[in-house]
Amino acid sequence: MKIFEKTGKMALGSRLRLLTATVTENAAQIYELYQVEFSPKWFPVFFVLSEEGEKTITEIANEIGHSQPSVTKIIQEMTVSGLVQENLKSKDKRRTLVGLTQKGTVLSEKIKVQCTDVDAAIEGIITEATHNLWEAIEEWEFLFEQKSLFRRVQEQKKLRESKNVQIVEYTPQYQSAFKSLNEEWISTYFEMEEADYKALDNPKEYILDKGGKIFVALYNNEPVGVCALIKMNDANYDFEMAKMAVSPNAQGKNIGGLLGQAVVDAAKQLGASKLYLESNTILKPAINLYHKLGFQKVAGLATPYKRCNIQMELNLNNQL
Amino acid sequence: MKIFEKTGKMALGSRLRLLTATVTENAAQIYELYQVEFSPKWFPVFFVLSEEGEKTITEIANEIGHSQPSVTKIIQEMTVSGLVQENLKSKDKRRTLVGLTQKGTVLSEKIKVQCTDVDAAIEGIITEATHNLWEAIEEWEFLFEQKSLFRRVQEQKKLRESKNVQIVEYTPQYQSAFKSLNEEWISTYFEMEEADYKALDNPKEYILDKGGKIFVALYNNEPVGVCALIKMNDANYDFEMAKMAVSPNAQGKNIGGLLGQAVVDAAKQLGASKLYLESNTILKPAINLYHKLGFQKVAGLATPYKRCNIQMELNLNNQL
DNA sequence: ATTAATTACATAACTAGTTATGCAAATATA
DNA sequence: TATATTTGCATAACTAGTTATGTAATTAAT
Repeated sequence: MKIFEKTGKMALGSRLRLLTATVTENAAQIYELYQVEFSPKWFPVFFVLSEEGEKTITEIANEIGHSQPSVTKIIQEMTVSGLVQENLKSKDKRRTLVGLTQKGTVLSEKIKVQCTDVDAAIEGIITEATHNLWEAIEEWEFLFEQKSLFRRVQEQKKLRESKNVQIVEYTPQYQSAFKSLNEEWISTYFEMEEADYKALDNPKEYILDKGGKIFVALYNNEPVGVCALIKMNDANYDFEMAKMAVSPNAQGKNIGGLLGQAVVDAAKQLGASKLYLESNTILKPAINLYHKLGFQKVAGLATPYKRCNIQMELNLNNQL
Repeated sequence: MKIFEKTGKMALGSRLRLLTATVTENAAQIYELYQVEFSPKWFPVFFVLSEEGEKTITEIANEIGHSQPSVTKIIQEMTVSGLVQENLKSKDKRRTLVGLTQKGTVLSEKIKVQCTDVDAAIEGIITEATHNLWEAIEEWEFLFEQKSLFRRVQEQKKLRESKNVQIVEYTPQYQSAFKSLNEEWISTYFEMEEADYKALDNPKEYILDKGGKIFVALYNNEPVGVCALIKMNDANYDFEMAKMAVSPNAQGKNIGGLLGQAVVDAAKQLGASKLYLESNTILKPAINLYHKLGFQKVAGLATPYKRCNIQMELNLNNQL
């Protein structure tokens, strides 16, 4: 199919489907060639029964990776053609043990011969070809199991989108965004407190003039995230990371990560040796992000915020 | 799937189907991720229209390798969601030119972005993997086109079965087989002649005693084919290859080829330099076989057989 | 100029799977 | 011990394709 050269990998599914169709079509012809009255779709079920004897329907389904109703149907068809039979000797009356009949056992010998021919034919193709489809399928099955195609694409999306995100320093034009982005999440999960209003209404006075910094994340030049580095009056900590907020519309672009990194970098540049932050454990993605940045849990510091139930610190000297 | 290690290549179709299912499932999730109201199965059709503008349904079907009714259905669905529209400006009123709507064109831009992410994700897998599934599919598509899986298996079957065939020299126990096998095909296509009865009823007198040979092909120790090497009284030819017959039940096992080769080998061993044969052009497989053995058409020799309309010779000196 | 064959599409019926759901049997829980 | 939950299977309804077939429009043949 010439078209797949143009579509790119997006059409992997379609391409696989077409290949599957030709293989299945050929399989049907092959059974005919051996004068075996056998539907190709029976093969996995038949194989399991001939190799491992009696099994229940659910066991077979799990083993061959089909759904249970699919196996039920196949067993019904095979029963009609006299290849399998139900063996009701199980104590558990829900389960139906099925096994090959005499006729089925005889057929399995015939099919074994057919298998060797098919194997030889495909081995021939493998020798002829530079790429081993069989091995490739096995490997890709494994890779998809480890990390699904969906997650891989999701990561690519994040990566690409994070490249469109710009982190800039605060200027007064972002004052309303700084407040509204924070107000949004705070009032969703908790309620605005005195200390919030102080900082959000007067960022210059309460943050910048005291030697702190504020970073703004721009996506398509719109402010979609903010985060502040606030000077502390504490013997242990130089700065606090606070007021991080990312618009729900812009989630999944690693904006929090970029903002956090910007704050940490700024703290280092200002010569800080320890960073501090306060949060709440119900904000799992945030806690997760702080961990990624290297923050570790600490306890027992005084805080003006009701919503704070976890405190964390980042030792910048360790990090180099 | 562990089972595929046991089934061998016979389950290639099943295995492909499972992989296709997981990829398609992931594809559906990916469209959701990009908040695109789009069914994965639309992709090939949509792609063709966005790349190449207006097309008829049949054109699209051919290009993407689907059946025409499949494309009809997809176009109907896409029309409902407002992505494509029929453009009735064609003179030929049977044809329906379809093209993207404004909405479709806008969407195609979104999907292009998605394509780059999917491409990047799959390129990532390709780098990670030792076997390149994408290339493997392309290569196997090509190899199957050149020679179908069915034909490859058929050849393997022939090869295996020809190993079960034994070529032995004639002994009197095979006299009835020698006659009946020949009588079968001669009376099917022509009618038995005087010369036939002479040779078939008295093989010892008319063939063996004059310095000729007869070979019998045994399949599971049953005689299923015969062929004779008959001494000639001719200045040009030492021997004639004649009375080749293979049972219809044993066709497709290359028995004719093995018998022919045995006769040629025997002729060489007897010091013959030229072999002769007579046949009829309606027996195409036979003529084909003679060609494979190296026989070439000659003309103008006298023959006692009515059914002879082609004569061939094999120069054994040329052959080494 | 008719008639026959072909083409383009739609529709119906089938295939090989899937999910959703119902029911009886078995197991766990109060 | 009675009740709730889980399990194993069957059945129904759906999905994404297929082949077979019908109909109108066009083209080819007589």
